[in-house]
Order: sequence, then C-alpha cells, then structure tokens
Amino acid sequence: MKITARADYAILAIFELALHPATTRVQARELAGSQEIPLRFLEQILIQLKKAGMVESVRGAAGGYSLACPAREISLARILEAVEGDVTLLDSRVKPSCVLYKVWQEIEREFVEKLGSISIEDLVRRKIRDDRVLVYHI
Amino acid sequence: MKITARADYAILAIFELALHPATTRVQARELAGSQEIPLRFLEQILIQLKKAGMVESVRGAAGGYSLACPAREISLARILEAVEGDVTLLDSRVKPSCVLYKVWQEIEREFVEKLGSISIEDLVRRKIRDDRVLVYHI
DNA sequence: CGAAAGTTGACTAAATCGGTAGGGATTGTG
DNA sequence: CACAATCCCTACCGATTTAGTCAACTTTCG
Repeated sequence: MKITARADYAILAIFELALHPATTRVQARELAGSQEIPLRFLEQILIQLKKAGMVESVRGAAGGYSLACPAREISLARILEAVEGDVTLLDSRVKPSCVLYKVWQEIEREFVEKLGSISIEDLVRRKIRDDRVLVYHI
Repeated sequence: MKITARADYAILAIFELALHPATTRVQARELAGSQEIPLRFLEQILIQLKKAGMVESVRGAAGGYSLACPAREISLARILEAVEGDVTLLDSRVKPSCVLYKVWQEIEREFVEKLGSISIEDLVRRKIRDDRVLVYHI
C-alpha cells in the first residue's frame, strides 16, 4: 500500500518530459537534475517506460528522451503498471470463495479506475493552473 | 500497494470472531485453524488488535478471544491501521510544492474513505446474503 | 498444584526496495 | 577515423520489511 520511489520517479520524469515541447529531446541527466532523481536509477526506470511505449529515446551524443505518445494517453495507472508490474492490492492469499475476496476486488477496481482516470496531461494542466494562481496572488 | 498477509489475517480473524455469538470466546488455535493462519503469527496479530481495542481476551484455561466492540464499529481502515501502522500511499518523497503531491493526497483520501466505509458487519451481511443465494441455487 | 491458554520478546530466512557499478552499444562532432 | 557523450544492459549490494518461528513466562480453571 505504498507507492514506491520507482513509481514516483517514473511519474515525475514523464511529467517533466511533458513540460518540454514534443519535438525536443531531454537527456536523462537533465531529468534527473530537475527532479532530484539518482541518474543511474532513473536510467533503469526510463528503460521500463520505453519498453511500455510511453517514452522514446535517441542514443549517442546529443541523444535524449521524449514522449512516445500524447500526454493525454499516459495515465498514472499505465505508468505504475510499467514500473511495478501490476497494480494490485491482493496477493491471492484470500480464497475466491471468501467474502473478503470480492471486497478487495471491488476496492482494487475503484483504485485502478481512479489511477487510470488521471493523465499526465491533467497534471500539466493542474500545474499551469496552480502557477497562474500563484502569480495572481503575488 | 500490497495488502500484507498480516492485514489479511487480521481481517479474517476478526471476521471469524464476528461470526460467533458475542458472548462466546474463541481460542486463537480455533481461529488459526478455521482461516488457515499460522498460529504463532496470528497470536502476534491478535495482540495488536487487542491493543487497538477491537478484540479482548481472557487468559488461562478456557480462555479465548472475543470482539471488544460491535462489528459495525470495526472498519477495514481501523484494522489496517492497527496492524500496519498507517494507511498511506506516499512516502513523502514528492515535495508538497509538486502537483503530484496533491494528487496522491486526493487518491489516498478516497482510498482511506472507502476502507473506512466498510465494516466487519458489512462483511458478515454479505456472507449471509451470499450463503442464502447459494442455498437458493442448489 | 498442574495443565491449558494467552503474552512477550527475540530471532530468522526470504523477499523487496532503493539504489550502485561496470561495461557495452550507438551516434554526433572535429 | 577517433573520441566523447549518451543511452542500454546486467549484475550486484546494503538496508528494510515480511512472514513467520521459538522459547520462556504469566494467568486462570479445575
């Protein structure tokens, strides 16, 4: 019931990518720097995100990363699934015959639905709104 | 994002207790047997539940456990909190200034609310209903 | 008293988490 | 072509958590 550092970092990295123009490439080093993520650890995570089709990369000097699809299509659920394998609560200890089983399933379904309903684009929009509010208030 | 065995067992044990008449005492051995929980492990868990005021025990021969309050007042959230310390998703890696922070808070709040809205009494009622359906269908 | 039951604290094997480290593959630049 | 920068892959590692186990002690009933 804890979001791992991996997942947090993955979301932050994609979020940061989404803040850059779609055509630009952002280097892992830069992502790591701006979001305070250990570089080598982030590289691992980026590979997972690449395999999951959310990020694409160019190797070599002047290489870097960019989003592989619109931020709208990248949900928190998708990211979590990519870096944590599965977004589940149960560990199949409870037998399907038990009442508790269905209850967990229901809770899990709601949880995953919620995570699936929030996209990186939403986060970006929130940020823009938050920033504007800040400006107004200063 | 995983419910631990501890938590599962805790819920199952309390659920089993709730199935017994309020005045009877159920021994740890019996609880362990009926829900397939390692006895010594369950004993630890029962101590936690006792400290949290959900269960009371009588020592000595013919001792055993019983609910310390109505099943209606025991929510899944309360049980999880008792055995797992806190029902949180974040680990405070994300800074409060980040957009993501609020999003996690929101998701967490919904999650905890959901867990708080389901009581052991609900589980018992579901079981009774499920069992009746079974009988009808045979 | 003696047996049955709960209570407690210490211990442990295995898995997971949060990284590090080394080296290889790829590509722009001089 | 050489070299540096960058991404990619595999392996490893220390700390923490999980899921139990064990031994010893206390309490209570008969």
